[in-house]
Amino acid sequence: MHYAPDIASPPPALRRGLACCNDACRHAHACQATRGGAAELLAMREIVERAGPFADGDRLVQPDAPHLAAYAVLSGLAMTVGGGRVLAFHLPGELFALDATRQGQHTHSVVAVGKTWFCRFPRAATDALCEHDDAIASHLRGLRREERRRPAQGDDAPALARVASFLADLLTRRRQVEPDTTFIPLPMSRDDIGSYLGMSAATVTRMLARLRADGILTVRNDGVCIADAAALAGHGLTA
Amino acid sequence: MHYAPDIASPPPALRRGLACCNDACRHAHACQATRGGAAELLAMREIVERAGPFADGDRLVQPDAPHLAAYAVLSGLAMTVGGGRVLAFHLPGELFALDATRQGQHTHSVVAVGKTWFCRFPRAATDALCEHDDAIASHLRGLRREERRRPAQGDDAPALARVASFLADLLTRRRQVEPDTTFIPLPMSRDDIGSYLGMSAATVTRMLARLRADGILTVRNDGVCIADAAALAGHGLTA
DNA sequence: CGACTCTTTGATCCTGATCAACACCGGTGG
DNA sequence: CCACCGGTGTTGATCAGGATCAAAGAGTCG
Repeated sequence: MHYAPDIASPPPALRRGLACCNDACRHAHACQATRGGAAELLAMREIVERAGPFADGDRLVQPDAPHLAAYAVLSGLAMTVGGGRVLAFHLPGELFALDATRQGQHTHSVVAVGKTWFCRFPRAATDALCEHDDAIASHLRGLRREERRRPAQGDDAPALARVASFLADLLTRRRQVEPDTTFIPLPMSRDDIGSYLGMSAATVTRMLARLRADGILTVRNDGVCIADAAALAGHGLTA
Repeated sequence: MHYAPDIASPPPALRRGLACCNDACRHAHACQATRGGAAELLAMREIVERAGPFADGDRLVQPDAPHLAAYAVLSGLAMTVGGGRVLAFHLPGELFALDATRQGQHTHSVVAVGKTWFCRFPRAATDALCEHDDAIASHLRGLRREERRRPAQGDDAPALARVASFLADLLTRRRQVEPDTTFIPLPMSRDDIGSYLGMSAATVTRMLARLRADGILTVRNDGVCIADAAALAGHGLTA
């Protein structure tokens, strides 16, 4: 729980545009910025700036600061923090910080978890693209709606179900990028997971232990290996 | 928890329009249909039909049925039920069933609690009024927004706070009609209150007992008398 | 008056929070 | 290379809030 101790010295953008955002990128096929296959979206590649590396706890954006860009995770992990709670985790290939207040300010903090690189989409360039191209505009509108809707989480479900469906969600999202993976990296602390799920860190550990005892996963010190994804989904049922 | 056993034989509208909806009505000054003092709203009075009496458990509207009217409580109490939960209580003077699906169907059930009379605002007449008069249209739009927003309740607050703020809410709403009252009728069962607040009936009783022990209210078999409204509000704080 | 339902109250159980002890790691400095 | 250290993860013990079950009052309606 030591996030955002100070604003990190903002690392410079090292490379820009097609020089860094092209089919050679690990997530090119699945990146939320260009996903969907529509050729029009490829224009997004030309406005990208690569930003990083950020170290653990560095704050990428802070609330009330002017909204100058949206971001995608290139590698590592980021989380959105607000009101003393973790509101979302962002995996490689996922866009975030799309939303802004009516006054054009960020609504939450976003902090890096471990060493992390980002792809930066400057606001001005993005807006220009949206005016030119309806496909891009509606694509981003959809993602923004999705981001805003997230916080609606299962609230009074038992702890085991919340952890299970959290992992199932992470697995699904990771498989957008790496289809057959069974490993879910968890570089964030148990406290952060607990904050996100509304339970104590000790309970997170206990629920993982229970899933392990049920043969559903194995716990490593950098994440979990899902042995039985179907059973995992089964535990997440609210029934 | 015996609501909606069967569809009640729909009681006929006994009187219509100004013959039943005028300044002689107990809630005329506070009825949500005409509240705000704007003279334009008084046109609502001419389209009213009085409906009742309904008996305990009678279903006034049911989900997926065509949305033919909105209602206000004239006397008694109504509750909106959906998904096996009580979603809202409706006090005398309050409008409900304003919302409909895109296909023009009701979204939830509404059942009477005890002997209850309603004021019925037929959909066709209401729509006609709205086209004629922007004041009425925006007034109803506002109420509809309010109705839709309701379900956002304190969810993980302790039981005592939930009961306290529930009573504080009821008191505030009752005072719209009867400004200095300290009595809150509770004709619904403890089960229904518990369902609404997300706790067991036994816990509702226990929390009422605790508030009584603290001298905040006295419990009667038909409701509670608030002795210290300020302290009641204090218990509702999420702090 | 009697059957029934609802409320109240007590006893027990279960879930998850909290606290504390301990193991495990990744460093740092000798 | 090894001892030391602080942070994190795990695990056990205890605790509190509320659910559940059961039994005993209190109305209510026939």
